[in-house]
Amino acid sequence: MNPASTTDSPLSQRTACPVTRAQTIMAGKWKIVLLWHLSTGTKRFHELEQLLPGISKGILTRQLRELEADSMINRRVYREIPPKVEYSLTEIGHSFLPILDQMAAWSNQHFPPES
Amino acid sequence: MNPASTTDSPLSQRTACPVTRAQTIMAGKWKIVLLWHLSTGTKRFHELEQLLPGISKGILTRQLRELEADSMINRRVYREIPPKVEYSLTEIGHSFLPILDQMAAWSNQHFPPES
DNA sequence: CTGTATCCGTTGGGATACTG
DNA sequence: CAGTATCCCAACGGATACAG
Repeated sequence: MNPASTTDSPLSQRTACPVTRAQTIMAGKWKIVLLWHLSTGTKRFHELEQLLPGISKGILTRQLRELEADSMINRRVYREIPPKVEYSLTEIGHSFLPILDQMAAWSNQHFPPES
Repeated sequence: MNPASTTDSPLSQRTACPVTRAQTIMAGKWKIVLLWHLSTGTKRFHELEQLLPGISKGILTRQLRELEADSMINRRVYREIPPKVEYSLTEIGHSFLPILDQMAAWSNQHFPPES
């Protein structure tokens, strides 16, 4: 319905600050855990839905679309009946995983789970 | 005015996921840039206010209080007239800076500022 | 100088019904 | 199966007036 922008790319949210650009990409309630699950391989829509208990279809779709717009994941559509859609990490998505690892290490060091 | 919780610590937002714990701490429109400015040394309230053009006092106060509750910054109050308050990074806050560096490097590599 | 109190508009997640 | 469309609500940032 948008006149000249069918794909609102969050990449347009580029700020001057590179850290903020990265933070914006992973902002969103389910994005980090989505990247985490996709790091182990390609997943279908309903697989992700089951891996994220409590998420609604609409939200899952939005988060996936935003990650796709940010070049973090691939969305491959098989035009079959019934439909089949597979999601996987892009190369950029994979390159982001070390950051998640470092964040996890930092959290566990300074804010241990079971203090 | 709160019955039993004058300090709402975002640390209570500890989720099972360590990455999400870290992400929650830096979530907030001005927190990253606040940490960045404090990385160069102690700053007073009005200094930070000037370094962050467009922020309102209320928001600046909230973001600083949340970072303090997350043990990322220290708040030192000098009981003088006029008042003087200094903010500085804690050790935990300092230990977070390498993550910001890695995020900046990743952003600049994959989403360069002037493509 | 360093806040607090209040209100307001926007954004984002959630729930549900419906569709190709 | 994999969405879309719609409405709702809570959380957050922002602006302003006031206070210690």
